[in-house]
Amino acid sequence: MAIASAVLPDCSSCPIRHRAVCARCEPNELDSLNRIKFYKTYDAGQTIAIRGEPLETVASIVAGTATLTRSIEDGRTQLVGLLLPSDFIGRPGREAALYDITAVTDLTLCCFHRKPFEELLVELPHVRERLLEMALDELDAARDWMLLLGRKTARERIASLLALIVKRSIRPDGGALGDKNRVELPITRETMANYLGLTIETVSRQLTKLRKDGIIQLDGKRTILIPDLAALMAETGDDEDGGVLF
Amino acid sequence: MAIASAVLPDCSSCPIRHRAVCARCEPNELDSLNRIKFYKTYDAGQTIAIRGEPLETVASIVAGTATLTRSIEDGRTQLVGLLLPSDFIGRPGREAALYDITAVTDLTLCCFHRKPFEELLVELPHVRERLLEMALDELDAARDWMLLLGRKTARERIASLLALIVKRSIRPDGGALGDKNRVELPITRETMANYLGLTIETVSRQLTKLRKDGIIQLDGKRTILIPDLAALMAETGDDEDGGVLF
DNA sequence: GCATCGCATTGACACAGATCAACCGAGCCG
DNA sequence: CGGCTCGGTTGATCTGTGTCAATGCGATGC
Repeated sequence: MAIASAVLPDCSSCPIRHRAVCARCEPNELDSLNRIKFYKTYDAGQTIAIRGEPLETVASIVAGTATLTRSIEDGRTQLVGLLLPSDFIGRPGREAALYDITAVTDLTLCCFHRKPFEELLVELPHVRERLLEMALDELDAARDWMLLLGRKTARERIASLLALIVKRSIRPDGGALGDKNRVELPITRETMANYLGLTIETVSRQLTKLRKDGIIQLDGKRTILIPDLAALMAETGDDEDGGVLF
Repeated sequence: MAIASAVLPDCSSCPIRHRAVCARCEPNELDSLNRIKFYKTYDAGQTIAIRGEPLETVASIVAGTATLTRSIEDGRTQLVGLLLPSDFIGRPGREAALYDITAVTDLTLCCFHRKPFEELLVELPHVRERLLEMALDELDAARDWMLLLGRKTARERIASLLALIVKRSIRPDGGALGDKNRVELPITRETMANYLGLTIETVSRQLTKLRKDGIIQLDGKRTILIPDLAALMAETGDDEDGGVLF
């Protein structure tokens, strides 16, 4: 989960070099960014931003996981984004955070002060291009999630989340991370519930039910074994093709 | 709902000139776009794109309303975006549509073939800039909607939708369109239900309940009067400040 | 060893919203 | 005019998920 050396002096050895906002940068563009960047780390559980308060930096996640949440006064909370390495935090042109941002694991960020970053953006077409691409990808993800929240049953939601986590842990360059059928949940039951628009009790019950139905096996509370990925996919409620991408 | 003359020869008199992708264009940039644009109209109910099928044009909505939907085979449908004048359809760099797009009223589009548009994009920084801005706005809207779908009650959902429509019909340059307290619903109960993640019966019942509680008045089936906007806002479940923007 | 704490599981029950079904009213057409 | 369709409303009933509460269980500290 955590990466060995937290502070990386040079972009060329950066683990997110090929996926973050700087993915398409030419060496000279990278230099410009390099000159104004700085690293920052957070402990698991720490708050990174609060809705409504000024956010003077933007950043890329280098290592760790963070969440974007929106909530109402009475305590109801909805997770609206899961931020993994290479994802971007903050929005050029916006002063205040619109969401609460929290580190769920120890976290390393590659930060820029917002103002200088915005000024630089004018000269760095590849950053803006990549930023657009990433925003559109997130928009697609958000819309898929809307289908889940608006129309799927509790069981389908759980299956969809597990399938998503499997997909994301396989992705980094085709090769699987460790055992393809073993999923380490990076989040607690409460975070899962807030992601899925359910309560922790329902999450727990549906996990047990999926276990009793033989779709998954639980090894401890945070590790899940998936004997038959196709069987899990069949429980998500999605059409199989899933639209080429991802 | 429909605009008098469908085909507008010149961008300078275009009703969405100051809000669409071309909002920030210099005259010369506008010329480039003007040279490759063409208009297209659809009747209410017509399909504009189908998920998975190639989409060879991108477009701005000039007049009318369209919806973006995602659905599962068994018929469950979720509306994931409501497209109003100035909103953009299609994604540079993506061949196939990811969502079903349908005209809900008569519709006029200002279209570009995707390939030439993408090529032009390189030379038109202001279009790309605006596109990013619009994508980020839509992302924020989608995330607000996730909170609604995941955590709000039926009554709060209805109130939120009405509030949203009021806000959007007031916005065009500060001045209200007609009576501030009169809302013409551009959509049927079924579309509302698909937007809100509810059934039409629940939508209908909650509207009646809001009427009986004096929050709204119904004038026919498609027109809603809001005697006290603050009272409606109080029913949305949102915190009052609502984050400056919009 | 035992107490404590945080997270997770399980059970009993309540309720919001879905489902199934009847009915209404406006527009349309033969 | 009568019959039909379509969108909407209303009622009766069912059910999936929330709520409230008790219990389990591993980790941590004394």
